[in-house]
Amino acid sequence: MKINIKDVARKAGVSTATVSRVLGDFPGVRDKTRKKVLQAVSELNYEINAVARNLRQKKTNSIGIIVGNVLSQFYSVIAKSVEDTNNKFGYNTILCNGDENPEKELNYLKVLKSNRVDGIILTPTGKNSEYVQHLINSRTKVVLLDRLIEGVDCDAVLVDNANGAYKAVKHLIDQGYRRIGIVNGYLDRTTGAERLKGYLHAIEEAGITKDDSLIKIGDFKKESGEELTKELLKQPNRPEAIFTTNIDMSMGALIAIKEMGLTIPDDIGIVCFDDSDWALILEPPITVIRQPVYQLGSTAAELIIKEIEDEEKNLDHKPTVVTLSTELIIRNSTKRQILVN
Amino acid sequence: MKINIKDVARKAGVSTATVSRVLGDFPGVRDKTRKKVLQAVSELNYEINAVARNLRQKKTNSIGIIVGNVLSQFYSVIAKSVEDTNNKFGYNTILCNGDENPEKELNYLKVLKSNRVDGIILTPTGKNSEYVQHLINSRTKVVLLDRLIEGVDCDAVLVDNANGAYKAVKHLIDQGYRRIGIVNGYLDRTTGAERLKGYLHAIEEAGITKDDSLIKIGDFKKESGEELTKELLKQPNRPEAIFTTNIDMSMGALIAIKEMGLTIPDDIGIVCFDDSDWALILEPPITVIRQPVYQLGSTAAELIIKEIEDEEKNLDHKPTVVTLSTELIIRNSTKRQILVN
DNA sequence: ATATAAATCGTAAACGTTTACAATTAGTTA
DNA sequence: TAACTAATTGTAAACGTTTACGATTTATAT
Repeated sequence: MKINIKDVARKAGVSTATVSRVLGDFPGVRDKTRKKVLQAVSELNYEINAVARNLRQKKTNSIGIIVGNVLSQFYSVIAKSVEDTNNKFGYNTILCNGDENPEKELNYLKVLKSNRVDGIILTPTGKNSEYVQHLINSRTKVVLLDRLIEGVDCDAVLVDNANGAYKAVKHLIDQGYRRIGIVNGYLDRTTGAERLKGYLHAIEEAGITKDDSLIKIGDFKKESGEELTKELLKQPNRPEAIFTTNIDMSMGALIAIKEMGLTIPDDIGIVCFDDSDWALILEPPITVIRQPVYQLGSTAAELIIKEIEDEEKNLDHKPTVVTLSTELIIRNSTKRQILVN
Repeated sequence: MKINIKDVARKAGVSTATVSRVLGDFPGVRDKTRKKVLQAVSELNYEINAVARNLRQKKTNSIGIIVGNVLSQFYSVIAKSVEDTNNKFGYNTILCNGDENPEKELNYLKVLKSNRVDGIILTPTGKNSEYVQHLINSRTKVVLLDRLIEGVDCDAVLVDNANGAYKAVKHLIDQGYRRIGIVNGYLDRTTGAERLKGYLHAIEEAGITKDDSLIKIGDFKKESGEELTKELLKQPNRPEAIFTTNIDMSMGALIAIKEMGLTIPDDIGIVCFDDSDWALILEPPITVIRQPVYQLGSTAAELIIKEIEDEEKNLDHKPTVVTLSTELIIRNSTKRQILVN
């Protein structure tokens, strides 16, 4: 029924080895025989079985990526850029949705390992450090994306989170806002921790005393952004401005502000981590810290492909950490009309 | 170096067949030996090689999905729901970004086939009907998502595009708008064609004469939405309202409207195909046709898994087409203040 | 034409599982 | 205990490639 390399070999009057050589573009086969083989391939409509090839070659030409939440715009850009880059270098992409859930993440790590992907790009929850270490020990290529894992030494692509957050909050302060709230995500992700650090740095530097009631910690998702913003804004001495630390929480915050009937930037100023199209068409447009999201993904992909190909060439590869910088984009959501002295 | 089933068998003092039986949860192995095997597995940190298993079993437990544009919110929800559903039934997901590009699509179809995925979910460009037919003939399971391919008879999950578009435009007419523009995507995708059909149906029914200068055709992407909307709104006798036919073009249109300094809904009414979070927080909020996007993906995944498992049970499967319905959600972007008589 | 080197090709083992079938062991009955 | 059945286990082939190695053919030099 299904035709394989033997059928092709028979039809072309050569051995399977020769067919394989033609298919794999190996040298050392005469032009005439190459033509015969290709002829047979096309006549039989032969399509190579990549599974068998993968088994024999101990290489799958595919790269797995586990993202935090595929619904988030941030991660869909990541997915796109990783996929673009992999594609460019001839690798397939297996996308997994870790859902910010350590168990799902662990499961996917095992599945990817079992499927012998050539490398794994991971935005870690941080809870599976043992297994990630095990992966690295067993020579699976790993690149961490967006976050680090404590105690695990491997390639990573990050963003200067602390500095980005600092710039955001500093900007608010420069605009005259004093009581500034933060709507943040998990502190056990380095992103959450670093962004909080940047926030604290900025307010301390300005001589503003830290107020714990202005610091809200959620899970980086929209619903939690909405809820925490409401908590923040319903308290008696509510903040004059807020800093939201990722795109999904930002959306939640904006929903909350709208529902409560507050106006930006006079009732409440806002600056968001992550830029987006809608930040631009809102009235007023939203001031943001823009991350180089696409570049984050493409760099991760390039890094892992480098790791893979270094290994093939028996070069040794020392873990490199790339940190990309962020950009403050000032729009009107932080442009207070009535300045406080 | 790398341990395999033989190592486990040796350690446990049984044959590889027995180990395989334990790993695959097959019946007919005594509890005592099962324990011995599991013990060896855990002591050796053995992880099965799925590639070898896939080769032998002629089954990969993975499903490929090729989407039109992974950057679009629409497709990222699709990706999420397909992945959720596959996961629930024990299948892996291989996500490919066809990019609305027939060549990339064809390439991915071949890669997926070569990798012997158990099934393929495809949002087709429509240009590769021959190869899709070839896939079906060679017993690859295929489910079309969002769009059909002419002349190809297979499972599909769709939305009532014509009716949705009709409802959108009818609503505009009911609100008193008469000159209504449409910013549409490819007409050779059934989505584009059907949405145009719904538009035409509504205006004809209302006795409005069709005006070709109000009908703009692009590529379903943001940039083209922006450009076409500008064309539409810059012409002398510009439309009073527009209907944009997918989420990305809608975003483009809103950018254009904002840039031109027009106000919604008085200068220009707008209704968009696809709902989103930002449609709700804009001022005014945007009237939309909501598609059951998550359900679209999950239904497709269920369908393909059914196909796969029907085949395993030697049941024969006749192609089914599921059509889901849309919902008109009225907000203020179509609420004209000054009614026309 | 012969000897030698280089290019091309074929044979068969290997990749790590699963599974048909045979062999063994355990359990049951007379 | 013997004979038979059922349950459990083992042996070896198979899945479809690639690749080390050896065999053959071709090209080159003498």
